[in-house]
Amino acid sequence: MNTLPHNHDRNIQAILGMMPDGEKFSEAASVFAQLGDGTRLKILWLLCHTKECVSDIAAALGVSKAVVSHHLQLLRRENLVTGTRSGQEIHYSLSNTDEAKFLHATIEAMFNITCPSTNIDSQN
Amino acid sequence: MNTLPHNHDRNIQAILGMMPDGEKFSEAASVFAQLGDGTRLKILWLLCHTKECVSDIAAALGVSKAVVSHHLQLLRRENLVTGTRSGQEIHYSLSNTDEAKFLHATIEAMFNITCPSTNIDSQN
DNA sequence: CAAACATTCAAACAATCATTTGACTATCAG
DNA sequence: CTGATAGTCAAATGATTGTTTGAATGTTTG
Repeated sequence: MNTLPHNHDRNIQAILGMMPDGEKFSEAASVFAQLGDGTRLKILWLLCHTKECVSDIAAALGVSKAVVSHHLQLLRRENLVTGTRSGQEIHYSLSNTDEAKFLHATIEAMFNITCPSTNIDSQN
Repeated sequence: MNTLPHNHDRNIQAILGMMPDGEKFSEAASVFAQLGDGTRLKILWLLCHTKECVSDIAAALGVSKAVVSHHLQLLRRENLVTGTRSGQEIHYSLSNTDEAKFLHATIEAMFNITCPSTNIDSQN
C-alpha cells in the first residue's frame, strides 16, 4: 500500500489520504500569492483599516496610480477587495467575505509576530 | 497635516502612523510568498504533518526530486523548514519557530474555509 | 576503493510578474 | 462644449520565478 521509496512514517498513507487535492492547493496558493508582494500587501493592509480611493492609496504609499490600479485588479480578481464608484472616484474596501476577513486577521497576526509594537488591531 | 489628495477618512493620518514601515512589509511579503505556489504549498503542508526526505516528498507529490530540492531551499531560506541528515537521507520538517507554527495554522485555517471537509488538524 | 543511492547545484528556458508609459473612458465644474 | 480630474486598460520592458536537465557532492554499503 505504501508506494513511497522509503518508509519513515507509518502513518504517511493516512496523511496523504487527508491531503486536499491539487486544485484546492492551487486555489489556496493563488489567494496567498496576493500577500506575496510588498506593494500589494501594503494596499491590502490599508484597505483592512479604511476605505479609500486610488489616488489616496497611491499618495499614501508613494507609488503611481497605475500601479495601484493594477494591484487592485488582481485583488479584485481574487474577490478580496470591492470598489464602489462615488462620483469621479471609486472607493475600495475589503470584501465582506470569509476569505478576506481571514486574510485581514492573518496579516495582523503576522505583524504581531514580526513587529508586535506597531499594530492597530491589537490595541482595541 | 493631511497630505493626501482627498479627505475621505479623517482618521487616515492616525492609520498611516500605525502602518509598519516598508521593510516590515517586504519581510512579511517574502514569507507569505512561500505560500503562493501550489507545489511549495503542498510541500509545506506535508511537512506540517510529517517528517520526510526529498525522495518521499517527490514521490508523494508526483514531482521531480530537483523541484522538491529547489523549493526546500526557498523554504529553508525563510527559516520555515529544517533538515537533519540521517545517513544518506536528509529528513525535513517544519521549523520550530513562531513564524512556521503560525503558517501551519494559517494553512489549515485556509483549507477550513475553502474545503472544510478535508482537514486533518480539525479532526483532533 | 568502487558502486549505488540521496541530495544539491548550476545552467538554461519558458512563464509569470511588477512597473512604466501613454492612450482611453468616465465624471464633474465652468 | 471645454477643460480638468479620477481611474482603467494595453503594450512594452526588465526582473523574478518555476521547472527541467545533467553534472557534482556527500553518504553508505560491499
